[in-house]
Amino acid sequence: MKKKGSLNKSNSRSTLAVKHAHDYIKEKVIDFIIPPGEHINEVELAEALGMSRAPIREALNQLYIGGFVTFQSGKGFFCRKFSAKDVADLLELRADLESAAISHIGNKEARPDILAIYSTWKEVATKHREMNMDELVNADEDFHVKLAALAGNEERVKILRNINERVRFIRKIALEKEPRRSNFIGEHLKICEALMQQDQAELIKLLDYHIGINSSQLKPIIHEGLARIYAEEIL
Amino acid sequence: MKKKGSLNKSNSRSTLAVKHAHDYIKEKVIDFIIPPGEHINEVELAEALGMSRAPIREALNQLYIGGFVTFQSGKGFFCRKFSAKDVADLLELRADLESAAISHIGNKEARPDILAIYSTWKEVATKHREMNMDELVNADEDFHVKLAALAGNEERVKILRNINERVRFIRKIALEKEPRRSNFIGEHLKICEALMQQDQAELIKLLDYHIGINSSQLKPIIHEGLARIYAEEIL
DNA sequence: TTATGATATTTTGTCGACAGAGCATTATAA
DNA sequence: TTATAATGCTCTGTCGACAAAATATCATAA
Repeated sequence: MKKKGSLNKSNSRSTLAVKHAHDYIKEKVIDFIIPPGEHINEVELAEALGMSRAPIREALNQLYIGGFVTFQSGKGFFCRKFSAKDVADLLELRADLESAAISHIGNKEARPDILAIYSTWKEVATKHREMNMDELVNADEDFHVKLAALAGNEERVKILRNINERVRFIRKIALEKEPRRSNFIGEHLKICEALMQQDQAELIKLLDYHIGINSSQLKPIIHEGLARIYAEEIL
Repeated sequence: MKKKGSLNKSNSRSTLAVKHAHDYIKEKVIDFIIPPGEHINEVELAEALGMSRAPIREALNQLYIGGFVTFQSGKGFFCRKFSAKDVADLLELRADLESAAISHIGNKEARPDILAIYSTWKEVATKHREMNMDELVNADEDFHVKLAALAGNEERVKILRNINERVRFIRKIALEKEPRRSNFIGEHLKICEALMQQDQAELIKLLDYHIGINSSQLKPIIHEGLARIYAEEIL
């Protein structure tokens, strides 16, 4: 079925076609609605979004640098795919950046932003039972990003956001498999408390454990994740 | 089987226009041949490179995500510009990532890659007097990237390469101002030695000092750099 | 059958064109 | 004079088109 682009009602010029394409494709890649390694057909996308190939290609070039798609000269763009090591590398990086961030938070006294994080998460703690997995992952990412943002390094936050998007599918699985959801909820609260009490040593300890740098259950989660993505393909 | 061996000059098409434009524009931005904040004229670039605007725009979209140019809807692309804090943030990030890298280098025994870095730098040490500033900065970046690469996390290396490119103009000034060039040359050698001797504590100490996280002379260098870039403009 | 070659189809990479937004300049009014 | 409106020019954002490369399809030979 083909649809004509003439049906664009209330065509909001405020949202550029490139941006729309970017967000649309990124979402498909993040959730692996486009399977890993699969070729991305520009014409197909252009028709689906009711635009020409030009903005599609511009968006794909953005996603290429962002690590969401790969590129082969003459063949075009493909959904990113990764090995267990690739995922582990991204998770390691994320842990390193967050660790660095908390070590760079300066004076922690009387900071409304810390309090805001705390109270937001306390709300999550009370109603996490009514939240679905997507909402939970979203809240979790938000917590960690805001934590890192306390250090005030916007560039680091940007990178962390990018990594979060790229490993989101793994984080979803990690949360699903979390035996007792209240564990990680409580850990976030403890992190906030250590922050407010300015207990740096405790803070580092808590975060290291929470992010699970040396967590032995990380490997099986990654493999579970890859198994799902790649279906019956052998890694 | 191979096809008939015809001298295919068409193979010189191997360098895509997009990639050419990307490298060309990036170079101008890195060296601030395009002044910070200046609007980038697509038609001008297209004519200068003998191509149409399409590949130019694709390249610009890549550079946008890479942090080399900014974008304003309806106005186009502009050379990146930054404040003293922006530079400091990038340098902080770079330091954090390198620190994290060396803490993740596993077994350091009998590693040819470590020896290779050492011997390469020893060569630099002997002939650094005949090297110009660009060569020196290049060698320095190379050293640090290879150091970080020892940890085996390709994604981190990618980010470090990106940051190096973005702060290169500052690093050039830092090197110019280095009172005794042999200082930093010697520090690299010491870092290698600490690596080979597996003296982790010493290694961290050396690197922290070398990268100058808390170096008080960092601030004046940044300001000197920005002053040059922005010429008489006030920051 | 499998391999090879010719042919048809798809898809990329790039081009030139154009409407409209943005910007500069001139003309007009206060 | 200064401020505002009109005018024309520049440049962006997107489109449709096309050649060449890549891929799929089919035919033929071993």
